[in-house]
Amino acid sequence: MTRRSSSVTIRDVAREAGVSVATISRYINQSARVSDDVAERIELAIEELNYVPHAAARHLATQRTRVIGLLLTNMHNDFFAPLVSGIEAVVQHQGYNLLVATHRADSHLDIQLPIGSHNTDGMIVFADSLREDDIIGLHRNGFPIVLIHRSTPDGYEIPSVTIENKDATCRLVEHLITDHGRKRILFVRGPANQEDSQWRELGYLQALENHDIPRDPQLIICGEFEREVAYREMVKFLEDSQTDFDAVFTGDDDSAIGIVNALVEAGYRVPEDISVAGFDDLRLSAFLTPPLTTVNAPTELVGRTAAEQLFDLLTGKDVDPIILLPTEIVIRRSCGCFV
Amino acid sequence: MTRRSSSVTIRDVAREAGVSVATISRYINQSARVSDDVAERIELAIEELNYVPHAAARHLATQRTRVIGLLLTNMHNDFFAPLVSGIEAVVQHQGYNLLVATHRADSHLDIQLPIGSHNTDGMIVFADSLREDDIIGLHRNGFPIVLIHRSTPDGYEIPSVTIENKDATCRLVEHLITDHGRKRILFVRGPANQEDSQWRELGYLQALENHDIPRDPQLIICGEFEREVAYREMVKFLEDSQTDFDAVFTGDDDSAIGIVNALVEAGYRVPEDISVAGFDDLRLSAFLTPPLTTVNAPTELVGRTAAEQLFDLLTGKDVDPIILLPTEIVIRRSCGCFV
DNA sequence: CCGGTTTCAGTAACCGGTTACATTATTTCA
DNA sequence: TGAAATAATGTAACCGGTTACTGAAACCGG
Repeated sequence: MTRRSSSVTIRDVAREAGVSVATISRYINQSARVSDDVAERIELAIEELNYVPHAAARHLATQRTRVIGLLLTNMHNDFFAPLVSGIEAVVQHQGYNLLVATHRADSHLDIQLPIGSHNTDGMIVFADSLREDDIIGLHRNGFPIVLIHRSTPDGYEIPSVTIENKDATCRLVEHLITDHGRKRILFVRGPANQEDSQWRELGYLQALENHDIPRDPQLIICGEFEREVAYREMVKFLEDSQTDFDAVFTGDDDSAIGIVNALVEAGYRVPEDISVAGFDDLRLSAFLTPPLTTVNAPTELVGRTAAEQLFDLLTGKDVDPIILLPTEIVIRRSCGCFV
Repeated sequence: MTRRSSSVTIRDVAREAGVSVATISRYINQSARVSDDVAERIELAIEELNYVPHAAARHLATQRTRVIGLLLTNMHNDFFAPLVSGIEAVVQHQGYNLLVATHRADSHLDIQLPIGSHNTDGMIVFADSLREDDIIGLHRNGFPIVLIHRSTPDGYEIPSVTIENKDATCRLVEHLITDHGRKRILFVRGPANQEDSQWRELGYLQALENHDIPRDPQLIICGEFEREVAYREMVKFLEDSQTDFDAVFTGDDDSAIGIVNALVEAGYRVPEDISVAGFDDLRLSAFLTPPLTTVNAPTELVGRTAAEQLFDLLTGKDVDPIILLPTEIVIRRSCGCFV
C-alpha cells in the first residue's frame, strides 16, 4: 500500500549504525574520513541490511550517471565485436557502465534518441548512426561526444577517431597491379553515406590513376558492407555482365567472404584466376581459405582510443580533435602471393 | 557558483506554459488527459526551452530505470554479435535501454557488480559470467533475471533459455561415423565450467557408445571455445601425439576454424583426409573453405527469447521456467558430403 | 434548478542520495 | 593555559521528476 519500496536506504543504514546519513554517504564515497569506530559500525550495518546504494538517487544528486553511451548502426556484423570490446574495456576500467543502442541516421527524427544527455555522461557515435545536425545539436548543448569512423563536421571541434583508409587502399590495389599484373579490378563499395567506404573508393581510383588504368564504372558494384549483399551482387554480376575482370577489391572483409564464395561457386579459382583483397582484417580473415589479403584496421584500438578520448573530455583534459589511426597492409594468399 | 545545473527542468516548462508541473508530467507520460489548449502550450514550451526529462529523477520517482542489463563473459568472440543483436532488438522495441557489461564468475567477489538491482530493472546472464550464489542472491531479492546458455540452479525457478546441445551433437557425430565411416574422432572441448561444452561432450560420447566405438581420452583436446587456443592445441597435438584420427568434432565453430587451419598447414586435406564438424553455425561458417558442417544454434533467437522472457517477468506475466530451443544439423562440405 | 459525476488542473510530499554549512570535540602551539 | 586550527559528525536543503490528494468548473439527468 505504501509507496515506499522494499529496498533499504541510506537512512536505514544510518539508523542501524547510529550515525547520520551524511556520514554514511561520506564513508561510502570516501569523500571524507570517518573514525575507525564509526567505519566499523557502518560496515557492519551495510552488511547486516544488505544495503546497495540507489543509482538513480545518486545520479540525481550528483548530476552524473557514470554511464557512457555507444550508438551503432547495427550489431550483427562481426566488425562490431572488437569495437565494443575495446570500448567496454576502458569503460569498465573507469568504473563506468556502457549503454549500447542502435540507430539509423535516417530514422524518424522526432522520436527521442535512446541515449543522450538525459541518461549518459557522454557518448560515442559510430559512422552514420546519427544525423549531422543531431550531433551538432548535442555538442552545442555541451554534451561530450566522440565520433568514430566519421570525421568532425566542418566548423566544429568534436573529437573523432578514424582510420587511414585511402592510402592503404591505394597501396593494396597497387600491389594487385604491380605485383600480380592485375588491370581489371572490380571494386565492391559499401554504403554510399559511410565515410570509410568513400575514402576506400578514392584510394582505389587513385591506384588506377597512378598506373594509367582507365576507370570503368562497370567495375564498381555495391556490397553495402554486408556479406550476403556482396554475394548476391557478385552472382548477379557474373551472370549479367560481359565485363571481364581479374581481381576484386572489396571495401570490407565481410563482403570479401561473400565475393570469394560467389567466385568459387562460379568455377573461378582464387587467387589463380582472380585475386581478391579486402579491408578490415576481421579476426576470421586469416583463417579463410585462401587466407585473405587485406588492410588491418585496428578496430579494437579505435574503440579503446575513442573511449579514452571521451574520458579525457569528461575530466576536462586536453583532447586531440582528430585522431587518425594507422592501418597496415596484410599480404596473405588471396591476392596471389605465397606467404 | 550555484549548484543548479544549466539544464531546463520541468518547473521551467511549467512556468513557460503557465501550468503546474503535475500537468507537464501528465502530458509527457500520457498518464492523464490535458485540454487541447494546455497541451498546445506545453508542446510549445518544451520546444522553446528544448526540454529533455531528466532520466535519473524519473527513475528515482518511479523506481524503474527502463534499463535492462546484459552480463557476458567477454565480447570479442563473433558468437556474441547476433546474441546482443537479438536482445537489443527487443529491448529497443520495448522502449528500454541496454546496459552491457563483462564479468567473470571467478573474479573478486566483494567488488560491486557492474549491473544489478541498483541500476537496471532486470538482467540477462550469460553462461558462467556470474557465480551461482550471486545469481541466487539477486533472485532471492526479487530481482528479475533470465539465464542464457545456462540452466536454472536446482531448487530455484529462474527462467533460462538454452539450446539443445547433446542430441544434435550426437547425431552429427553419428553422421561422421555412419555416412563417412569415421571411427577415430577427435573432440575439441570448450571451457570446463560451461554447460554447452559439457553437453556437447556428452553428445559426442553418446554417439561413440551408440556405435560401440571405445572412447579414447587421447582423442579429447581443449580449445576453450577460442580459435587461437584451438589452433595451438591442434598444432601441438599433431606434433606430439602418435594417436591417429580421421575426423574432428569441435564444440564450437570458432575453434573449427583454427582446427582446419592447423590441419591444412600440416598437409591434411579437409574433408578428404579428415572430416571436420563444429557447433554454432556462425555467420561465417557457410563461407569457409570448405563450408563447415555444423549445428545451427539459433543465437539471435536465444537473445530475442531471453529478452522477451525478461519483459514478461517485468510485467508479471507467466514465464516458462525453461526454454530449450531446438538446434539443427547443417551438412556442408567439411564433413565430406557433397552439397 | 440541484445534487452527483466527470474532467481538468494545482499543491506538496515523496523517491534516496549528496553536500554546504553548522556544531562539537580534540589538538596544536605560542 | 587558552585561542586557534583541525577533525569528526549532524542538519537539512537540494537534485528533478511523479503522484496522492484536493478543489473548481463543467456536465448531466430528473
